[in-house]
Amino acid sequence: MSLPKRYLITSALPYANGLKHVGHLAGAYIPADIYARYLRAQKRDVVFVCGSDEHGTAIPIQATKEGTTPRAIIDKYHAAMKQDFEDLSMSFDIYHRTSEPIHHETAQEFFTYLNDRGELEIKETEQYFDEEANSFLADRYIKGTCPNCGSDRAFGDQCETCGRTLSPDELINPVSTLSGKAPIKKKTSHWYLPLGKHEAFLREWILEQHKDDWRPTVIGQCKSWIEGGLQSRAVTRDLDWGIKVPVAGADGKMLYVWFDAPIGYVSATKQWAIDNNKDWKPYWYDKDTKLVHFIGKDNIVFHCIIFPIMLKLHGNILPENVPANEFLNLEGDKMSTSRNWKLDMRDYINDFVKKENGGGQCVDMLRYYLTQIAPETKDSEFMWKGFQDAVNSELVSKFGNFVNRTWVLMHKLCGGKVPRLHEELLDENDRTLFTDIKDAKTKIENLLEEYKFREALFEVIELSRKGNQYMQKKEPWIVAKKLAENPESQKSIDNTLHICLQLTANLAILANPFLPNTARKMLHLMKVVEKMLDWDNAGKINLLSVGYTLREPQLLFRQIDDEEIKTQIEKLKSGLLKMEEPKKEEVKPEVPAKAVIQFDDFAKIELKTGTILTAEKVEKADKLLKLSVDLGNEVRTIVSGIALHYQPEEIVGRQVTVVTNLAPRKMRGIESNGMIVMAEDKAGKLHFISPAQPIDPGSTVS
RNA sequence: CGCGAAGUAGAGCAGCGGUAGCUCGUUGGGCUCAUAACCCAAAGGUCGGGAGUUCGAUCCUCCCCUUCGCAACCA
Repeated sequence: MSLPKRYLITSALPYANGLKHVGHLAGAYIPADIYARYLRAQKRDVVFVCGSDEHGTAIPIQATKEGTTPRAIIDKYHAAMKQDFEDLSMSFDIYHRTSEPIHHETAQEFFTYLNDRGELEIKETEQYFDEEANSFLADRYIKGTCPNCGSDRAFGDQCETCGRTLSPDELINPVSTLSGKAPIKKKTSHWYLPLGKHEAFLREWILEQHKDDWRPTVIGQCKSWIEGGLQSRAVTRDLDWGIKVPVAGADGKMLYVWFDAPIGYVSATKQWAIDNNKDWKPYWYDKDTKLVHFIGKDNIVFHCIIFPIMLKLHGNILPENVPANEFLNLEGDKMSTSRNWKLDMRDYINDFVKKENGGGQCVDMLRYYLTQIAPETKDSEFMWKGFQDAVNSELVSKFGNFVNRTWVLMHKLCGGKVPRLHEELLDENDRTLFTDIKDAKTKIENLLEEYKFREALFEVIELSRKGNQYMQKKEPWIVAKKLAENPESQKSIDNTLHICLQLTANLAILANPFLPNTARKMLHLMKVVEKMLDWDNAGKINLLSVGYTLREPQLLFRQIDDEEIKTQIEKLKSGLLKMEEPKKEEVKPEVPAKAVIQFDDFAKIELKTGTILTAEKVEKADKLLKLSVDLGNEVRTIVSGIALHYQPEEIVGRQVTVVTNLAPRKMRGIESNGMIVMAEDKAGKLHFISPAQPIDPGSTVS
């Protein structure tokens, strides 16, 4: 197998609308960084690119939310993310951004190239348009009544109440959430990328050529996507934030963000080449380049299907592999920005990294744990206790402790210098360790080439464990006690420590891709230069010269104590609580109040008080409770969607307000005669509207 | 209900047709250079349940149960 001439590594472009959390870090950034560092240590030609993704509708939305401009948003988050990545030792060769002119030009050239060659098709469709806001409406911006269940809170893409997938056309009485007015239909035409034309290519390329070397989850997703039928995909949109469609008369049309974002890898490479006086073209055109995309599982379709089609049409090389990771959960629950259940990179940096002098060891602790639990084959779990255990018992007690005891003994028994190796005295244990070192190198190499970072890191720790075992067998501290009677045994001590020192040098090289700060700290201890970390040096047992004076012992890592873990867990939980409190900025309702009605309209509604007599869960429905309600002169059956908020037994006897003249409606096969009036708080919790004092059932409310 | 994912020792995970494994944790003993490690020993699993295919199933098939996710953001 001949090696590629050069490597191009990409990490998913983070979206510039907020801070990123450790899930992102574990999914797309740390693995890529390990891989890039490993290749660099091998002296391969490698470029590692990333950057902020700064287009798309979510940017203006975030700007509105923060009361500022899109430009301010992307500047703010681009700077923040760039800083966070730096603080966590990500070694991008360039961290670019898609708002740069060079990216706009690159993306437009891409579009023009495809369009000129007839690879895009134009379709005219009718879309909802908000005249007052003067803009076309994305599905999500349209609200209306669901044709399926009758809920008036359905969105243009899906109904929240019954879960059915909708298209905006199906909505009854659609309303724009921008202005609150009814939108009109307006014709618009857009460019589409016909994916279906490339089905044969995809089948051959993914399902045949890569069926064995891509991860099963990646292949699986591609397969279901291909077999589900490849639809044409709109390349452009009616928007005012993005990259202009480079066609005369296409005013107000922008490239769809999914189209321009991956091209960001190309423009980042171009910018890197300019900055470093290199030629970018071979990285994207030469077949001898190995392109690897590191992403999370939500991005598989773009990087395995859509972008490769674009690349192929544009004459570029295709990715060699797309080692997508699954998701990382946090303390038993899915990470979520909106629920504030997450650990932002920034929070870890502030709480751990910045508090330390230099902070390198805390960066490596996080890198260690995230690699050790990387969701390579399925979703995995970030537990603070797990973080503590991993750091304390593996990094500190195995790896750190081995280096430390080596250093302490070397100073005590060998005068702080690298002792001589007496080859004639080498025994079985020594030779086994030499083999172990060489084997570890090979194993780690192979695992890294297969993108199995978790296992590769395990092998590094495993080697330090072997070191501990070796030292235990040789017991130089015991030998030292008998030196007086047997001066010759200094040679045995020398051998042991010499080998332990060489092993430490090897550990530095092997750990370097994973724990770059630790590797450098070890260089400092050994008083050697960066060059020693060249991967070729791994497996060698003559890295440190005899007689060389080494530095005083210094701990590589500190332990994580229980208090820190407790603090973090409490912080996480209190963040969740804070979300449940009402927010000030939400005083202004997102959707304008309903239209003014006359008293007569109100009078049409009959409201009465009622008392809940019985309540039971409706079978096969998560949210529904079947209630019988005493309305004074009658008892009615009412089905109410409150099961997620109240247990049946706790509401029996409650006085509630009931709409009594609502048309009967069947829900899950049970006829509901009326509706319980509920108030919904900011957290989405429903509350009964009850009389302040107990009152006769059936009393009129007005 | 529907769609998707998952259920293997106390925890986190591998394995995936042929005597159940790793890391951490727990218990007892030994050792001491070290932020202690290492060694020895032990406890702990009817591999979610049931049926089927097979000479043989944790692994394949079917049924069931349970858990998680299924507005948006998002690796």
